[in-house]
Amino acid sequence: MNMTETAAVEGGGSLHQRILSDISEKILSGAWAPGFRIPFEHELTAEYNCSRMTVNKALSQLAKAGLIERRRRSGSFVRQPQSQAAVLEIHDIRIEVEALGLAYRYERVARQKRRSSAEDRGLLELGAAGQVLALECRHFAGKRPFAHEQRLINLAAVAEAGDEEFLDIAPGPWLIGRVPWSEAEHRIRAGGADRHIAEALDIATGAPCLVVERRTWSAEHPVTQVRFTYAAESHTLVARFRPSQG
Amino acid sequence: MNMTETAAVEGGGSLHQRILSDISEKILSGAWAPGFRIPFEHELTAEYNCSRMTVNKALSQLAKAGLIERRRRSGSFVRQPQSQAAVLEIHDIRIEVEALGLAYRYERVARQKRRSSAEDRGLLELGAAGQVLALECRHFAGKRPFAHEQRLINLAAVAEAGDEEFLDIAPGPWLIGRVPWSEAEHRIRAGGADRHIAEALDIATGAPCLVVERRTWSAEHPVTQVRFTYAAESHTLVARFRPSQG
DNA sequence: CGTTTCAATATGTATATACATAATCGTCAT
DNA sequence: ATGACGATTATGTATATACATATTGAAACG
Repeated sequence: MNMTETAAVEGGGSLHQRILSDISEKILSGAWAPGFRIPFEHELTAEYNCSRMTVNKALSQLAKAGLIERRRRSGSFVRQPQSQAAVLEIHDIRIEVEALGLAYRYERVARQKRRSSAEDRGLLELGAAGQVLALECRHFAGKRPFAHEQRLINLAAVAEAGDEEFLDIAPGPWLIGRVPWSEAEHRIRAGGADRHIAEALDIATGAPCLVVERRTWSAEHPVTQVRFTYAAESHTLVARFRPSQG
Repeated sequence: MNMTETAAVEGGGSLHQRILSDISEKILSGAWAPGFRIPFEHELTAEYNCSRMTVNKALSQLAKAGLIERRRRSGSFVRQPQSQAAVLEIHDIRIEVEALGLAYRYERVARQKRRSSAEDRGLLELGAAGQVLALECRHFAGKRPFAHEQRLINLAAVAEAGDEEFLDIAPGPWLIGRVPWSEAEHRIRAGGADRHIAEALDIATGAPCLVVERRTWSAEHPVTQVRFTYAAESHTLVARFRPSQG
């Protein structure tokens, strides 16, 4: 029963969590290098003086988190440094603006219900033609334009959107809660503002802007495609990486 | 034993995985709306004709994935649409370039070992003064500059880096595998190329560029800070979101 | 010498059971 | 009414046990 020596940084109370953090600490500190075979379940069982189920729970979680790889009959091994993945939190623009301590205002610039053009279908990755709703909006921080929004909504997936004017509520918040999204894809790039955008955002033509495009699916069906163009050159997205735990 | 009716889309074989995907399907399809109380463990136990441990395993995973919230004595509830989070894969530049089908080349522009300036300490979030290594590099795709790299390495954390010239290997790949990173933070923004960058990337001054800044820690100690400036205006980062499973 | 077969082994999944813990509800006394 | 208190309940964690499955290594065989 040498389980008192390591004492674990912070396990969360339960034994399997302590085992989990003990091991991930060893891996993250480099003490157990990639490729190293970590002790067998029955060895950890002895070391922590607990049942195999408890050890198994910890190791299974480590495997799912990608820190180790488990091989039957061979044991569990520390994985190679995985492809660096980070979690990007994408907040509603209202939240972002209010986090800056500024007043938020929303404005709908244009709205058009139309039969999908070839370009629309390309943007939505839509197979067949059908009705879409095209929206153009502005989001303000204080008195200044903060972001420009161009959006397509697939009315075949969200029929009710066709009856909404979006004068008082932005399409983003409207869609959330109404449509359960099951998948989303974001593309992030830098772009120079074209004349139209520059005018809408009250910035110079060609000024560098962060552009975020998002496509959303619900149960395999395309729901909406949106392009946000942010006015402030200094606007930043933050993505964090922190392995396992959670 | 009414477990044959739903048949689950694709569970992965094991029972607890089937329960997990059955339930997440109900949530993602909207059949069980946010706030809905999903069946108690003992009810699912009866429905799937299995032990509580098996149900518990599925529900615990759903809770950790953030799809449901569990409350003692009250039951388990579908969570409100969570803060939209996406997984951003950040690849090594060599990989990115080669994925474009172009030849990759690396060049070290400058290297300076120095005592950390106040600015260095700010960038690295370093408390005390100490030696740092400042690097400037270029990454090429074919014949054209692809990205510009400005990097600081905290020599207190990675002493060996002080002896490395980084003429043939980029600091990114060098650091990976040598230093176990435990935490990273990325900041992504659009910026106009200043004269120095524009010259290095062979683009116009003021051209919009995607700028990615990364800070890395290992066991609470700052390791490195790096700023990548991408030449191609069309260069995009892709982030995907797909709830639970794994 | 090469191939097949078989036993050993570590993990994967599931069970029945037990007790701990937190939250809620009803009861009872103030 | 209001508050204290204990019973009830669902989840949280852990155990011992069992069998399935994939993989390895060695023995048996042609």
